[in-house]
Amino acid sequence: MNERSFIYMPKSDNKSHLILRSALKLFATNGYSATPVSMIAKDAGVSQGLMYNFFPGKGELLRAMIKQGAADISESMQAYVTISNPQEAIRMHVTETIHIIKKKKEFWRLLHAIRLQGGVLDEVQDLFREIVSTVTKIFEKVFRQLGFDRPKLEAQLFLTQIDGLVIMYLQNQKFPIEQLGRQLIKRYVK
Amino acid sequence: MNERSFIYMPKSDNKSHLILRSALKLFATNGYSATPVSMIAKDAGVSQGLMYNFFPGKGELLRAMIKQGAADISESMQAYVTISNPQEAIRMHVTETIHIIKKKKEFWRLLHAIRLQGGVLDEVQDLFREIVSTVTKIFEKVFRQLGFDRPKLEAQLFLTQIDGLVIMYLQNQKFPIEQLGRQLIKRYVK
Amino acid sequence: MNERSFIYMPKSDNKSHLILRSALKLFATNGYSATPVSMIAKDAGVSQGLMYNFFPGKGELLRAMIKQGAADISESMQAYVTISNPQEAIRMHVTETIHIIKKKKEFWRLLHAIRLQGGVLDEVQDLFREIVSTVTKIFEKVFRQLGFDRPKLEAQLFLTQIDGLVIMYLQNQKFPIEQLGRQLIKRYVK
Amino acid sequence: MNERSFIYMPKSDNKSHLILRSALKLFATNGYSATPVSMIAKDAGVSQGLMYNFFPGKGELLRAMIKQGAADISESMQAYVTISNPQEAIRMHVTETIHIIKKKKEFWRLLHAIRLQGGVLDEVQDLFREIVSTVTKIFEKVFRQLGFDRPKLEAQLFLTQIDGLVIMYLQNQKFPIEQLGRQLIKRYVK
DNA sequence: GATGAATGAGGGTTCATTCAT
DNA sequence: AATGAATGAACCCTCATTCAT
Repeated sequence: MNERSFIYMPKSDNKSHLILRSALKLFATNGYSATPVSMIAKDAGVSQGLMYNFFPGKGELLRAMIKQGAADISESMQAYVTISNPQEAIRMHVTETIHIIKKKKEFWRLLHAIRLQGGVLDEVQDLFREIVSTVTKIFEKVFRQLGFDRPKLEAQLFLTQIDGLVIMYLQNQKFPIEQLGRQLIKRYVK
Repeated sequence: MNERSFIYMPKSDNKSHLILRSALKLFATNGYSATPVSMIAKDAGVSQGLMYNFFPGKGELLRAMIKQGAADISESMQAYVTISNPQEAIRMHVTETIHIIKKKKEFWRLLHAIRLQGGVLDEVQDLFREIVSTVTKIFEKVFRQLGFDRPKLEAQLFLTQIDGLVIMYLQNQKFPIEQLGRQLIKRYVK
Repeated sequence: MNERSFIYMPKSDNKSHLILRSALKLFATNGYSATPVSMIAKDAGVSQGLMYNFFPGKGELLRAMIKQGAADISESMQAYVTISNPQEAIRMHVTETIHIIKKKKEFWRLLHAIRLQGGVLDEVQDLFREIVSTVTKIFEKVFRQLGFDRPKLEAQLFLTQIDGLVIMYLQNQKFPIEQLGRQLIKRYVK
Repeated sequence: MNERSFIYMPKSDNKSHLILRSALKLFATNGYSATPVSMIAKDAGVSQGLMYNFFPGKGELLRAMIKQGAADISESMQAYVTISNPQEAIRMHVTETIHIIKKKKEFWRLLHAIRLQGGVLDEVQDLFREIVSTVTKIFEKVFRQLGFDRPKLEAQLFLTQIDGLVIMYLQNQKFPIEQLGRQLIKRYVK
C-alpha cells in the first residue's frame, strides 16, 4: 500500500495530462522540431517509453495538442458570435481574445510559431485559415451595422490589429496588451 | 598569400551567397531545426563540407543571415527616420514596410517564426526588441506632433497594426496588404 | 485456497494453450524475432503480463512449443518404427509424414525456418539432428532388407526426397504433395 | 600520406562490399530480424552511420543481397538451360547446384530461412517461385525426352530431391552431398 | 577552395519484461 | 489468476561536423 492511496489525486495528474502539459510548454518554448521526446518525458517525470502508451508518436502529441486547443477556441468563440449589438461585439472580441491569450499563452505561442511554416503540421495552417475566415465574416457584418463604408476592409484592419497585439504580447509578456486593448475599443465604442 | 589578392574574383562570395540564399529559403519554409545541412548544400549545389569553409556551423549560418537582414533593415529605416513631416512619416513607414516585406518575404517569415521562441538564437529576440524600441520612439514623437493625447499608446497601436498586417501577409500572400496599408494611412493622413 | 480446487476447471491450461497456439501461428508466419510478445498476447486475447505467469519469457515460449512438437513427432513415429515389412515401412513413412505435416503445418514451417539458423534455439538443431539420425537408421535397415547395395545412401536419398517435398509444400500449399508422395512410393513398392 | 597509398587495394575491399559481406554472413547465421545493424557495422569494421551512405536502410541491404544473389543464380542457370542432351542436363543440374550451393552457402542458407516466411521480403518468395517454375518447365521437357510417363511429376520429384539434399547440406555441412548427388545422377544416367 | 567518405552523438520508436494492483 | 501501466535497453536511422584528399 502506498501513500497515494491517501491523497487526493486530481484527474489532471494523470500521466497523459502531464505529458501533454510538458510537451506544450517545451514545444512553445523551443519549437516542435527542436524538442526531443526525451526532454518531454524528463520534464513530465515519466519514462520515454511510456509516452508511446498514450500517443502513437511525437507528431500525434502535437496533433492532440492542436486539436484540444482548437476545441477550446471554438468554445470560447461561441460566447460572442451571437452578440447582436455591434459595439458590444467589438468590445467582447478584444477582451475575450486578450483573456484567452493570457490564459493559454503557451498554446498560442506554439500556434503562432508554426503558423508560418509548412511541413510541421498542415492542420495548423488550416485551423488558422478557418478561424480567420470565420471571424472576418462576423466582423464584416458588425462593421456594416456600424455604418462603415468598406466593412470587410475595416474588419480586416480590426482583426489584424488584434493579431498584432497578441503577437507582441506573446513575444514580450510585459507588453501592456490590456491597456492597448482598451484604447483600441475606444476607437469604435464611444 | 594567395592569388586572389591580385585579381578581384569574388568566387567564394558567390558560393557563400548561394549557401546563404538556400539556407534562408529552407529555414523560412521548414524551420531552422527541421532543415538539415545536407538539404541546404544540395539546394545550393555545393558540397556539404564546403559550407564549413564559410560558416563554422549551422548556427553561424543562421546568425549570418540574421545579421545581414538586420543590416538591411537598418539601412531601409534610415530612409525615413529623419522625416520631419509626421503624416509623411506614417505614410512612409507603412509603404516602406510593405515594400521591404514583399521584397524579403523569406527573411521575414523566418524572423517571425523564431521571434517567439527562445533557445534558437537569442540575437533574434534582441534584434526584434531593438527594432520595436527604436521605431516606437520615433512614432511616439510623430504622434505627439500630430497632437495625440497618448502618443506612446498611439504609436504602439499603429506599429502593432502594421505587425498584424505583415504577419497576415506572410502567412497568406494573397492577403491584400497593399489595400489595407492604404486604408490604414487614410486614418492618419487626410 | 481458491474455489477452483473444487471444480475441475482447466482455466489456466486453456489460457496457456491459447497463448501457445497464437505464438505458434505468429512465429511460423512472421518468424520468431519479428513477432513481438504484444502481438501474441493480442492474438490470444490475454494480457501481455499474463504470458509471464505461464512462460518465463519469450524464449521459453518457443522452447515449450518445440518441446511439445517434439513429443508429437516421437509419438507419431512410434506408429511405424516397429513395422517389419520394409515396403510397408516406406509407404507408411511417406503417408504419415505427409499426414503430420498437413496437420501441423505451422509447427513445421517454424521448425524449418529456424533449423538453418543457430542462435535462435539450439534445441531445434539438436531435435532435427536426432530425428534425422533415428529415421536414417531405421531406413538403412529397411533398404538393406530390400536388398539395396548401399542402404545408408539409399535411406538418405529417400529421406531427403521427403524433406524436399515437405519444404516445397510448406512454402506453397498448392503443391501436389500427395500425388508426389504416391509416385515416390511407387518407386519402391510394386 | 598513409600506408594505403602503397598497398594494393582490391575492389572487394571497398566499404560497400565489406558491409554486404558482413550482412550476408550475419543474416544467414542469426536471421534477418535478429541481426541488428550495429552488429553488421561492427563486423564490417565501419561506423553504423556509414552503412546508410551505401544502403538506404536495413531492408535495402537485404534487398541488395537478394538481388545480387538472384543475378548470380540466373547467370549460373544459363550454363545448362540450353543443353539438349537430357541425361547431360540432369547431370549438370545436380553438379551445378551442388557447386553453387557450396560456393554461396551463406546466401542460400539465408534464402531458405526466409523463403517460408512472409513479411520479411516478398521478393524472396517471388524469386523462389520463379526459379522453381522455370526449372520445372525445363526438366519437364527433359523427362519427356527421356520417355517418362508423367514428365512433370518426375521433374518435380527430381527437383524436390535436390532441394532436400541442399537443405540437408545447408543444415549440416558434413552431410555427404556430393556422394548423394552422384548416386542421384546414377538413377537417371546409365 | 572543394569534395564526400566517415564518424558519433542523439533522434524517435519498439519491445521484452516487471510489478503494483 | 489476471491486468496493463511503467520501464529501460536496444533498435533503426539522421545529421552536424570532421578530415584526408
